[in-house]
Amino acid sequence: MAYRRTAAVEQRLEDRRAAIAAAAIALLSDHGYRALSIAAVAERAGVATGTVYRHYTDKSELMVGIFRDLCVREVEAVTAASAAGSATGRVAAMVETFAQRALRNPRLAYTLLAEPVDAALDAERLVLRRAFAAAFADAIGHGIATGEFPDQDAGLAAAALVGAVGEVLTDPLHTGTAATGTVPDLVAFALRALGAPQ
Amino acid sequence: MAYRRTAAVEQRLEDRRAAIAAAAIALLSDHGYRALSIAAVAERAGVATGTVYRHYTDKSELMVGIFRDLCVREVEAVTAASAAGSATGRVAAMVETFAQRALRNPRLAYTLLAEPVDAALDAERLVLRRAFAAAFADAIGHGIATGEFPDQDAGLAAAALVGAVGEVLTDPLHTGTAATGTVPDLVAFALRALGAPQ
DNA sequence: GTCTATACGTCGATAGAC
DNA sequence: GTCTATCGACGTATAGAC
Repeated sequence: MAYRRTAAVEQRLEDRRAAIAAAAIALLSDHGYRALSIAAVAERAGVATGTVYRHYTDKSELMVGIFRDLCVREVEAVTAASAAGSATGRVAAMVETFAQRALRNPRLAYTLLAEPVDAALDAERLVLRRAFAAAFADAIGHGIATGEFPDQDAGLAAAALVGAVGEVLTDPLHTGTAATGTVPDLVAFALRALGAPQ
Repeated sequence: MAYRRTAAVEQRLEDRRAAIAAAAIALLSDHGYRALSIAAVAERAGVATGTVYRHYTDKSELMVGIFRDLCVREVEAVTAASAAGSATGRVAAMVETFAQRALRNPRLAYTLLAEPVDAALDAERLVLRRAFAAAFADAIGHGIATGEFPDQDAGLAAAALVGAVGEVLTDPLHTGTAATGTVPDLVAFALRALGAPQ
């Protein structure tokens, strides 16, 4: 009989992969991308270096894999924040949610958002930004439909907000500390830009 | 007597370097980063491939060198656009200038602005963004001082505008065509965000 | 410009699952 | 018995120090 993986083995494989990803995330959270060596990941995950390559073809794919895993959560959190309420409230909640979650783990967020890594991650970031923009476009379109926001190109405004939020957070995430006014100011900027009533 | 480069030789070297850079820019303008092979650059510049490496240590440095050269011009153009007039007019002129210049050569602008290339270029982009943000912060600070804009964190607003403009242009630059309303809409977004009077 | 240290990715051997 | 995931030392490239 040909070899086939049992459920137990499948589970172990998954666990190992998760352990490797978790180790990598911990390293990124502590010291950013420069700390992400395969040797360090392997040691922290309790496996040999060669094992890492059984789960990820190379370091770049490991980084992209982590990015995808983590960003799915972020998109979900932001989408959840935009579920109900006035359009103004939704957009405010989205910006606030994104910013506060990022600032809670600044080093990791900086690596995901802006740290120079490689072209593969850059490409993935472009995809992520479109996902966030789609979520914003929904909320903005809602606001236009209800007359809360003046008529405008929702797609353009959404992209602009994604860019604005990312760029404003880049520096605070990099240094590790944001001024107390950063998040409310950012929200105010976004709402003014959309023409929301005061 | 030790060897020393004469002025004539020095000039020839500079010319060669300029020719190589020009060839690289032409390739990027035509087909983006994927067309930037050292062999293609050398052929177009009329030099041997080895000669390219006498002026740039590797492809990454060539790309960064081009980026710096071109971006100096862009920062100058945007700064010049902000030289005089009302703060509203200055900011509008800056956004318009940047966007229109980019859209005039979309493929090249996309490569400079957002195309996945490598970490070295990413790092350079971060520097460039700060330069643009500084220019915007000047104009915004001016507007706050004259009472044209409501009181706000000029640095935050400047970063937000840089992010917004870059993100909004990314897609049109990538596809090669912008809707006719893109630039005016972007300007309107920026002025609303700053709280400029209608 | 050289030299050393660091780190990526590979490979043959091994242990264990089927 | 066959096949596979794991190990960990090694070759090689590269980057930073002197």
